[in-house]
Amino acid sequence: MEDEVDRLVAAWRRERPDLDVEPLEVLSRVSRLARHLDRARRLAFSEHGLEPWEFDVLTALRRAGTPYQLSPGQLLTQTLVTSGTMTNRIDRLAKKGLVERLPDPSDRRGVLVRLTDEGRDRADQALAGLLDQERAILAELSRTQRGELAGLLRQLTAPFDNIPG
Amino acid sequence: MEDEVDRLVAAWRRERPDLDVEPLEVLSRVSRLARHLDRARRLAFSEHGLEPWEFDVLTALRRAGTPYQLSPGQLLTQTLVTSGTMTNRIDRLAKKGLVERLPDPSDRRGVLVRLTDEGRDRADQALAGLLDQERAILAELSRTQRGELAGLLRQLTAPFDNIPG
DNA sequence: ATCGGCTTTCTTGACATCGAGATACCGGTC
DNA sequence: GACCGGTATCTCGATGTCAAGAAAGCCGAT
Repeated sequence: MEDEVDRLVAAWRRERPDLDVEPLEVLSRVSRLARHLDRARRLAFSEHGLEPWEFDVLTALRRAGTPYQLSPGQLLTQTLVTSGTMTNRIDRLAKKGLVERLPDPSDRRGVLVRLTDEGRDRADQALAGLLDQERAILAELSRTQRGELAGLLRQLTAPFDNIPG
Repeated sequence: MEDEVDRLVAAWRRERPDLDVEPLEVLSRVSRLARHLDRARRLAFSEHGLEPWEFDVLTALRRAGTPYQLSPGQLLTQTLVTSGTMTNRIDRLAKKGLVERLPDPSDRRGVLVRLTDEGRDRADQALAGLLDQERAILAELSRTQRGELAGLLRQLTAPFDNIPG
């Protein structure tokens, strides 16, 4: 089955036969797939009354385990947004009662963001919904193929995640 | 080498051992890698005085071949943005003199967006720079692995690209 | 001919993001 | 015990995106 990137690559080979556009076969697919996933997620979450960005923050806290709290800085590295954005997100989530801000007892510059009970429930519900949707998307591949794909992607993401990026 | 998604999945298995979080091994990596790529591209393009969104539109027109023109609707399907966004992008590119708007001779509702000579040059320069950067990122993988990865990703993107999404 | 449904593009208002700078605080050094 | 580079968070203005709907024109069926 052909996809939009096949057409894109064919077009470049026709227009710029002097260039090696092989990298696009991988990385353009990554970008486009991510964009499709964003849209699909937005739909899935709207059934639970959450925006994708809300999900990202709430689940980061949920994963941290009891007492479900992290510093804004830790949330930054997990969600790949800037500090200004995170401040704004925490404000809005706090206003909705899904998280609360606490002073960090060991560092007076610092803040801890804690999930409320309602925030935790919402995160759990939305996660279950998301996993169902993602399983459906991945049904295109066999279990073995999914493992291979995960491994190959890990090789590309690891440098970004481990070197200060 | 471990990446952030390995840590994320391990955390979920600890916090929610009742859930099957295997889908995240693939799709969270896709989303996170796309985010890293966005940042890297922004840097690469800034050397050519272009924003990523400008690159997306200009190269779509460049790929179309002489006379380098497409309708806004065709640009939508290639760039995965909404129509309001595309109108805005065309406005700004036209103001910078990189594209121009022409009436579609065969459909009076329609418009054709055409690349100017300067727009074409800028697109060509930025593309070369992008490919260099992407080649460096993909050096983590062998030629064979890149082919496998492209093939697996195609299986996931094809349904989105071919069914009305 | 004309009606109604469908496309295509643009308009509008709300909103989330970024980047740079400001502020407060930490920890080690002299 | 005062300094100083580094760190953590927040503030602010500019900007890009989205969703929904408006306006204009196309086309097939009656």
